[in-house]
Amino acid sequence: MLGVRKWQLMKEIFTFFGEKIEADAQIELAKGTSVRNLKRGEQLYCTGEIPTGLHFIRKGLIGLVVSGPTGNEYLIRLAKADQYLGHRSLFAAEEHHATAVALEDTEVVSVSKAIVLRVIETWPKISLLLLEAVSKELKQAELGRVSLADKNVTARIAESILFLKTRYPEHQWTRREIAEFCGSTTPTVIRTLAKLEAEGIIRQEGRIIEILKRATLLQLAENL
Amino acid sequence: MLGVRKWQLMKEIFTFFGEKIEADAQIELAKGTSVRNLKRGEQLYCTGEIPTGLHFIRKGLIGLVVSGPTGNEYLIRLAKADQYLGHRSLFAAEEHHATAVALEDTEVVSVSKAIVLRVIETWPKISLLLLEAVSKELKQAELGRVSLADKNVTARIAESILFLKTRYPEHQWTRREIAEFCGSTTPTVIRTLAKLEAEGIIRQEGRIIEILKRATLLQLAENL
DNA sequence: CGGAGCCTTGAACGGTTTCAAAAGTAGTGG
DNA sequence: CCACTACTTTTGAAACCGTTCAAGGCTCCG
Repeated sequence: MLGVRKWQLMKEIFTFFGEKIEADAQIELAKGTSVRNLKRGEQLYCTGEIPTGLHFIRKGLIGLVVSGPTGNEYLIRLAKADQYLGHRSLFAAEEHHATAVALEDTEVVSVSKAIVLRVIETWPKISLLLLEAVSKELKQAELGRVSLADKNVTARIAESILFLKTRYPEHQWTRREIAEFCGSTTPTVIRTLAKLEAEGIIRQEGRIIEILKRATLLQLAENL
Repeated sequence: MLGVRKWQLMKEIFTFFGEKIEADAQIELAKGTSVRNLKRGEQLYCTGEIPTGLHFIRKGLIGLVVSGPTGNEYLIRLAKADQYLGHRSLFAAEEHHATAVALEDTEVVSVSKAIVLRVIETWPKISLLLLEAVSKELKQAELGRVSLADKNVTARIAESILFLKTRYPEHQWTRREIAEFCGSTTPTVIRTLAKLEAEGIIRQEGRIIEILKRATLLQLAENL
């Protein structure tokens, strides 16, 4: 349902841009918008930078990465095609608290802050949709914290592969990415996946992970 | 700075209510608002309930509690006087994902959803302030997750008592509350506090905790 | 074909939790 | 005002889960 609303938001904003672009006649893109192509590993923005606007993902997948004091890195949020990024820092009027890295080759449309604000002024209802989106992200983050504190690694990894493969099925999730997503380490993820495979819950074919018993995995994820 | 903005928001909303109440003449409170007094331990709302509106804290302290699958409880967010609660679920149009418990005797003004929406309609700018507030809460939750994953207990406890005693200095924080806030256990918090006291960084007088070397504590919190 | 990045495995270590039991503290009602 | 009850604090010892470090093999891509 979040997806539907976001789609509406996207549509409205891009309708607006469509009008703007037509008015500007020959200009390829409206002033204040730009398109970037990122290869896997390239970053869209960096921790500490001041947000310049909003970023819409057209194609691909971007992860928000934070590196903790010990140097370990953590995937705290994801954005795929038709989702946006950079809104938190923009609306909080703060520096970016994470680095946005492309997990696949990705195409991004960036919209300047000025235009975003103008769009919101034109359709005030949009801010309620944004509020809804951020509120849902807040829930996910807060419950994620509880998972991290209360569940053992197996449960967290089960939870993670269910979430990641359901919500971002096209992406080839690496063990490292799974580890960074669930707050663990690569060796532990590998061992756990091996255990799950031995129990017939998943199947591994090289880097590919296939879920065989979704229900059992879900139970593992919810329980201890 | 969040505080200032929130204050503005509160002021605007209550100004609105003030007008409303006067118009209603003899009615003690406008339709759709109510006042409740909660004793320590009483709950304002419960996980799974459908949000009825927004709650403003007039006096006291409320904690959002989630209990994980193992039965342990976690303090995921706090709201003191002049702050509000219930906004996340309200704007996400979801059930409450946590239970709101009074940590002290607390006085709460609750405003119905209908009135909140009318207020926002009247002053669309308010939704930008709300967006800012939720965005900052999102940052806190996401970075909190990284802390939990990357820092050892000592660092997290140092971080917690700095945060809690700075932001909510009037409250008598129990070891249990500190444990639930930083994702640890009561015995561990006690041992860690004892260690910090032995190192002369804090002083304990019964249940009272006094920070002696703020800088050292900060260093402990930031480092490993 | 070469190199970077990812996967895999082993063994050892260490930090936290867990459980339990006792002492302290606060708040309640007779 | 005291006694009772419930909650919080405190401490010990044992167990365990997951990390860490290191080294070798694999895979994909240029």
